[in-house]
Amino acid sequence: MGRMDTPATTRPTAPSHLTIGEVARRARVGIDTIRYYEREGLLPPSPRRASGYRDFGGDTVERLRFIRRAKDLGFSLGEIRELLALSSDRERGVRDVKRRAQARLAGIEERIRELQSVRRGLKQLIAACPGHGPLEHCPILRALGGEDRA
Amino acid sequence: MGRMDTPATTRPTAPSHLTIGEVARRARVGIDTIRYYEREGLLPPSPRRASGYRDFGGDTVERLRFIRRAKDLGFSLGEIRELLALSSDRERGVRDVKRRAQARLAGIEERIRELQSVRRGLKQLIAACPGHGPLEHCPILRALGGEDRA
DNA sequence: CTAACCCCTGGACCATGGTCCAGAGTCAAG
DNA sequence: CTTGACTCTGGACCATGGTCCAGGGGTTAG
Repeated sequence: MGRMDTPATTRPTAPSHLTIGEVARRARVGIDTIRYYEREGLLPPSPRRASGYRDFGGDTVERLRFIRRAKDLGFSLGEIRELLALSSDRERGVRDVKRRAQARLAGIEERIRELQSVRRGLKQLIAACPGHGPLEHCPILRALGGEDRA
Repeated sequence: MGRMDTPATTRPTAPSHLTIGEVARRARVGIDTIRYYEREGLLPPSPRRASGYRDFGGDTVERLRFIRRAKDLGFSLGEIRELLALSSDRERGVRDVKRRAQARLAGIEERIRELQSVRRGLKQLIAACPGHGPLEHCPILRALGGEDRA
């Protein structure tokens, strides 16, 4: 049965009875990864068929895609779990969800600032490096090897 | 994050017989980390005293600082091992070091762009979220794929 | 009914980058 | 000489993010 590809043009229409393998193909992750995410609390424990097989709904595919995208962007699974937790926190409500999203935003902005600082430093070093000549004159090596000046 | 500037003027004289503990304190890394780096080939096997104690020269301290700073710039230990090899390669050293620094810079800039994209999306969601009312109307939750069926 | 799949669990294993520990030897001060 | 701080080794352990395997059972087409 060569259903390797989801049509992609048509609406996924979330069929509500998928096996773990079908979910894995649709979300483009490994089967073991799905079970791992379940263990780690990134996916809720799925309902089971009489056989013990996991019985997923199409929303799981969405959730896995979200996880994959977030992971590609450098979020840790812990961070992703937190992002996902925003969507199941009926107790504390929208207000808390918004507050936590803002906290996450602040974290992202902090990380951006750090990386920008690194980028500035690296850019300067590269600009100052002639790309040839004696090692002693390479500003990159000198910066890395220099004394601490805290 | 490490400083980028090079003093280059002072060479506060590396004492040439340091124990691993003295090196660790000077380089601000753990003793175990030094032994780990030696095992991993980031430090050459140190000479030993008659007792078996490692006997470091002050250059090791500089090398460790180099490693720490490169790590701060996002180089992996594997990449750092290569950088260290280049830094003692008179033929290709400077040119390759510059190239690798440029590659690292490109990686950092890529990550910055990704995070900025995330930030934009998250900002929009936060702006659109009223901060109260039913969860179903929260744009943040809707964007994340919403419901949890447990 | 029998293949050929699929799925289940628990646990081992991988890389990365360390950190810690036990048991034994070394070194310097008092 | 004793004490306490230091060092040695090999190996266990940690977190992260999976991946694979054995030994079972489920399911489906021919």
